[in-house]
This record gives sequence, structure tokens and C-alpha cells, in this order.
Amino acid sequence: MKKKYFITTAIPYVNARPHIGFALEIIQADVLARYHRIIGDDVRFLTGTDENSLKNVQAAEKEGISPQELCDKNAENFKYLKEVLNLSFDDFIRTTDKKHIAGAQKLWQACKKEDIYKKKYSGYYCVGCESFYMKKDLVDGLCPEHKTKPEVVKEENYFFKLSLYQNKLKRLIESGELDIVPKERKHEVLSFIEQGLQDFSISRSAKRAKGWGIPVPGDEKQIMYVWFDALSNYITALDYAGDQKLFKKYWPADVHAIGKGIIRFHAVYWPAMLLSAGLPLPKRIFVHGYVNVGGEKMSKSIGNVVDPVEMVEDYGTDALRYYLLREIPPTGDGDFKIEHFVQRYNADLANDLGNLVSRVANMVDRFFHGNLPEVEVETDYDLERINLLISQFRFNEALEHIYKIVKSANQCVEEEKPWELFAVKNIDKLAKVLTKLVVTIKDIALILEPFMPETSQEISEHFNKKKISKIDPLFPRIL
RNA sequence: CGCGGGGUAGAGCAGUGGCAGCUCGGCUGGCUCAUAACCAGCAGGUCGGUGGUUCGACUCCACCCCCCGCAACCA
Repeated sequence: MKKKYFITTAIPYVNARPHIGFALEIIQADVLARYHRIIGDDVRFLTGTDENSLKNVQAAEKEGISPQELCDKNAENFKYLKEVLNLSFDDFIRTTDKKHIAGAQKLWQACKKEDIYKKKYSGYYCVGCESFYMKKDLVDGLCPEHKTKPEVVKEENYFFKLSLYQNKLKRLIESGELDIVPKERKHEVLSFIEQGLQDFSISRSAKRAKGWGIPVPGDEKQIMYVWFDALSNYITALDYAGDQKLFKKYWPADVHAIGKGIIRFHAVYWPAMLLSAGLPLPKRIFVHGYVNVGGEKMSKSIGNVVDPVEMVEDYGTDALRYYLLREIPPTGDGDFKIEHFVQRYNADLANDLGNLVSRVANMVDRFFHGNLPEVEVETDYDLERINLLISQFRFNEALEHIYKIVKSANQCVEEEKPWELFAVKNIDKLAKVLTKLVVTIKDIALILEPFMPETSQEISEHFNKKKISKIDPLFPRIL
């Protein structure tokens, strides 16, 4: 019986194009998914889009189309990442999908009756922003965006009794039953819980949401708070509201991959919702950091948003995958700089790996006309170590380790000097040396598969041919 | 005292109670199979500051300074 492995990413809003930060998240998840398939697990890898936001209504109005049309159009930008980034996700959930809407409502109803209650709420509401502000966020009592005086709006919403779950959540997280990686994030969540959990609003008035969103079951004047809606995607995608075949097979999630900005929703709200509904909790939450650009936070107003699609058009999928996985620390913040990208590309991909492959292919071609005699060789590198690092989410270190093997292969060429062996006609030794190099390259290709699937396949195919010919540069240098 | 992360070579980053390390860049050699690639070596650091624990602190503790996120709908 195969072990199942269910991994998810967060579902981003569709009102902006995918940026490099989300690319990091989904690529990390892809590495895990691919790795677990290789070790024989029954993998399901889910991603999708969060579409029930008021912003979509506003943007659609501007373009003169319906919110659904806008979402349909924008969701394509995210689905398209599958080709652009060579991702292996099996399912793509949209929060406007029928099965999602039904599932979110089912989850709402599955929550304990006493956990959901109505409460009057008042706040400062800016008509321009169509959102509430806390008093402390106002500038001289005015909306920071529109500089207008917000209305004091009183509204009755549904609340979730999060406070009830404080101790239970603390216990589950402390014990690691709900594991949060890395430890710093776990401590952060625990310290947040210890400060005391407040009940949170899980609905808003349908009028204020302009009717866009998932209606609260039994009360069409209210729609669900987007987080209640969005979080449920992890089970609605598994047909939680349908035949539950997938749900029974794959839930609970083995890993939720998320960014540090939404950890509270995943580590506190979501488990509490599941507890209330009597459903199993995810096993692990993997929290990555943010990708800054040139030392600054990526933002539209600064205009420094990096588009992964453009990067791939310019440099290729595997180059981007490699850079993000190697250069950005898996759980800390990283800095994206095109100069560093070029440096990594030239040094690691072109000079070390690409050139190794070229020189070895060329020597086999030149010295043996592509036909290596069969010889036994031994290798001495530790591939298990790399698997361990991947399973611990240490992608950068795993790649570093792989590159030690690449480096040692290049050293081996220098030490053995195959061209000299050829010159003195020491063919036995020459065959051994080149065979060892070919075996090493094939192993490198295999172990690289989760990180750079296309490159891995290209190398494997070339070196598994009966006749090994010269090969075109895998990564031409960027000048 | 709101929460969290960080300060190590020119740049980017690892790191561990016991000689400070990696990559890039710079310099010097070697090699010619290869994508002007590869290999060896050299230069470059008071490991943010102060105090403490210790035979010994970059590492542990305390305090301080500086940078960066978050502070309840941003991956």
C-alpha cells in the first residue's frame, strides 16, 4: 500500500498577476511533490485561486465585465504557471467553483452550533475603500487612503468562538501534532496564542460585499468572511461536499505550504475550524519567507514587482527554479537581485554543471566515438543525505550538496586528465575514468529531478543513449 | 518593555563551546577535454557594541545600538 502525500499551496488572490514570491512557494511545493512521487508515495498536489474578494467586483466594474468573467480571465494567469514553471500539481481549485461553494457551506454547517454566534459590531467604514478601519489606522480621524471621514457602521455579523480553542490549539502545536516549520514560526504562533485568542468575525453583510461571495447557509443577507471561505479550499477540492472519495483518501494534508504573512490563519483559525467541525487537522505547516527585491519589500507602488513569466521567457524555467531554490533561504526572507541571478546562472548552471556535461559528453564522443566499453566503477558520494535535506525542506542545502558532487566531478577530470590517458593509449584507465564521470552525471541528473525536471530529463536521456555524442550547451552563458 | 527575524571578508550567505568557512568578485599560477569554461593557490574579517559565565565565547547569559518585516483579509 502506497503512502499518501497531500500537499497544498496557499491560494492567491486573482486580482494581480502572479509574482516571484508565489512562484517560490509553488516551486518549493513542486519539489516536495516530485520528491515524494520519486520515493513512491501516492501524491496529490493542490493549488488554486481565491476569488471571492470585493476587489474583484471593483476591478470588474472598471472593466465593464462581470466579476465572474474577470476571475475567469485572471485565474488563467495562475493556471498558466503550470507550463511556465513546469509544475506538477494535480488539481486546481477556484473558490468560485461549485464544489468549493458547496464545500465551504458544508464546513460551516459542520461546525458546532455553539461555536458560531451573532454579534453586533461597529467600526469605521470608508465608502471609498469599502472596508473597515481600526481607529488607530485612521489619520486624524480620516481614511488614510481617501482622506475622507469614515462612517460609523453598525452591523450584525457571525462570529466564531476561537477563544474556546485556545488551550487545545496550544497543546496540539506544542506537542508537534500540528507541526509548524521552522521552529521560529512555531514559537511565534505559540506566543500569539498565549496572548489570548479573540473570537473572529466569519461573515459580513451581503450588501457590503455587493453580493459577491459565498452565502452563509440559512442567512442570505450574510456572506462568508473570505478566510473562512478560502481556507476550506483544502478540503472542498477533495470533494468534501461531494462523494468524499478523495477526501477520505488524502485528508488530512501532509503539508500546507504558505508564506509567513498568513500563518495565523493556517495555524490558528483553520485548525480551530476543523476541530469545531470534528475533522482531522493538517499534519504540518511549512512557512516560507518573503522575496524582497533589491533589499526592499516587493510592492506595486515601488514598482519593483518581479514577474516570473518574464524571467522564464528570458532565462528558462529551470534557471529560475534553480535560483529561487538555491539562493532564497527556504524559511527566511531572501533578496532577489538580477545581478545575483546572473551570477548564479553563469557560475553554477553554465560553468559548473553545463560545462561538466559538455566536456564529458565530448570526451566520450572524441575518445570512444560515443561507445564506452562496459566497466565497473565505484562512486563515493552520499545521495541519502540529499533526500534527507529535501524532506526537511532544506532545498538550498540540498542543492549545495548536489553541487559538491558536480565540483568533485570537475576535479576528477583535472586530476585524471583523460586527454593524457588517451595520448599515452592507457585505454583501460581512460574507460574507467570516463565511465565514472558518466555514472556520476547520471546520478546528478536523477537527484536533480525535483529541482530542475527539464534539465534532469535532458541529461538522463542524453547519457542513457547507446552512443553518447556531443551535447549542445544546457545553459549558455549570460553575457 | 507589542510580536518576530537579522547584524560574520568588497558583495551575498553558512556555521559551531576549542585553528573563522562557502559562493561570487580581485590577484597569481596550472590545464587544454569543455560553454574564455575547469583546477590549484593568494589577498581580504577587532564574527554590531558592552559586560558576564568558562581553562577557552563568533557560539551560552544579560543589557544596549542598528536594520527589516508583522501588528488580525499581503506568498
